[in-house]
Amino acid sequence: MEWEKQEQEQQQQQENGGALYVKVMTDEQMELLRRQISVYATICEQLVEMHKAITSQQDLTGMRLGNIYCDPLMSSSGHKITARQRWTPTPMQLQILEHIFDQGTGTPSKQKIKEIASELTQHGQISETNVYNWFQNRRARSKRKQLGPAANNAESEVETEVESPKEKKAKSEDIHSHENPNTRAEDISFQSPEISSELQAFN
Amino acid sequence: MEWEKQEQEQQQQQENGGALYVKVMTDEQMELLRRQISVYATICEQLVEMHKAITSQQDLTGMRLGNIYCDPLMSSSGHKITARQRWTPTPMQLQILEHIFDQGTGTPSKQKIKEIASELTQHGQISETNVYNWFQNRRARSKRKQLGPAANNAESEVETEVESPKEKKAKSEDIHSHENPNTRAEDISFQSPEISSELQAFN
DNA sequence: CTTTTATGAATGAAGG
DNA sequence: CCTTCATTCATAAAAG
Repeated sequence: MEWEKQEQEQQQQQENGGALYVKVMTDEQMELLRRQISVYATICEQLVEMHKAITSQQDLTGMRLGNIYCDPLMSSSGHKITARQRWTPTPMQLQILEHIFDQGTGTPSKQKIKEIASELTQHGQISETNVYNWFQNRRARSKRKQLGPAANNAESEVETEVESPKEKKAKSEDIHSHENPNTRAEDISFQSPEISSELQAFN
Repeated sequence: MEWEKQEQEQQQQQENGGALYVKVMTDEQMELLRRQISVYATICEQLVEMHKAITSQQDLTGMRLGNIYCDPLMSSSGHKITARQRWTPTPMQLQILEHIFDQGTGTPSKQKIKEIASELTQHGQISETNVYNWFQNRRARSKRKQLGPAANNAESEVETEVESPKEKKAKSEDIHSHENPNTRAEDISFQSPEISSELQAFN
């Protein structure tokens, strides 16, 4: 993750009564974000430690810790059992898929799919077809994205140029031109192999 | 965890008018960030669940671990840090689009789109994708509108989504779904005081 | 300001 | 593989 590699792609949007609709972060927001993530990281680490501590004191034989769906609340009214008819990858599955996709192995062979699918089952409901479709779509879309990056929106209404210091974002109209053709998003992954492996162990 | 340690030295020097010290992120980076956070949330969730599972089988000897629970609000993707941008057609554009749509030419072919887009550019910011999406949505919705009023009863449990927005549910053995209660908060913070307090105990 | 609605965009799945 | 459709998500705009 290198924020330093800025892309001046952002179009400057006007401020709307105080709400800024750009991907511009102030130091404060940045700090907040960093702290938030830091909190997550800390929690994860501590939970892992905790887990270690606990398991080292007892024997886990027989314990079955499968996928637990965390949806504590929100299930108040019983009715409306509208089951979803469409698969939605869990963040975990997404990450793994994304990772595999980035391996450049552009050929999701039949056999490979089977493997991937079975592995992902540990992180939630999934079928081979889902995996297959995912790769198909993923490729098709990443491809189209390259060809038709296009200048996206920014719509103006009757706006009274509210001057805000943040409003000055330079829209370098120069030669920076297009986006890096191959912005192969570096996959997101745990920076801590420890946690990563811990999680594996759980499942 | 390395990521969050990242120094924020990348102060963005803005050329226009004055130097602005903000962080600018591309959509790509933004999305990455969201996913990263989402992954953390998932990990926390699972770890917490694990902890529950473990402690429920043993008597909390020594370790005093209360019932930590993961706030569902944190468990989904799409954490909003900065609003996402969105194109909004100008009245003029809308009128033209609407007109074209009415021509009955329900086929907004690739080439056609290009033409339309370039023409509409004269009336405001717009991209081919915008045009494409507009037609897609327009058709889909005009279609749904017809079927909506007609089929009024029986088991078509579809469109009655007037229930509490947070109310969602999925059958246990069904497709795993990930709901996403909307968080209006601009800052992401741990919504569960329980976790933070628990963490205190560890330190 | 908060809630609701309308609609632009994202994406899983189906067809060719 | 590519295109198209259906459904869902998120947010700008509108309503309260």
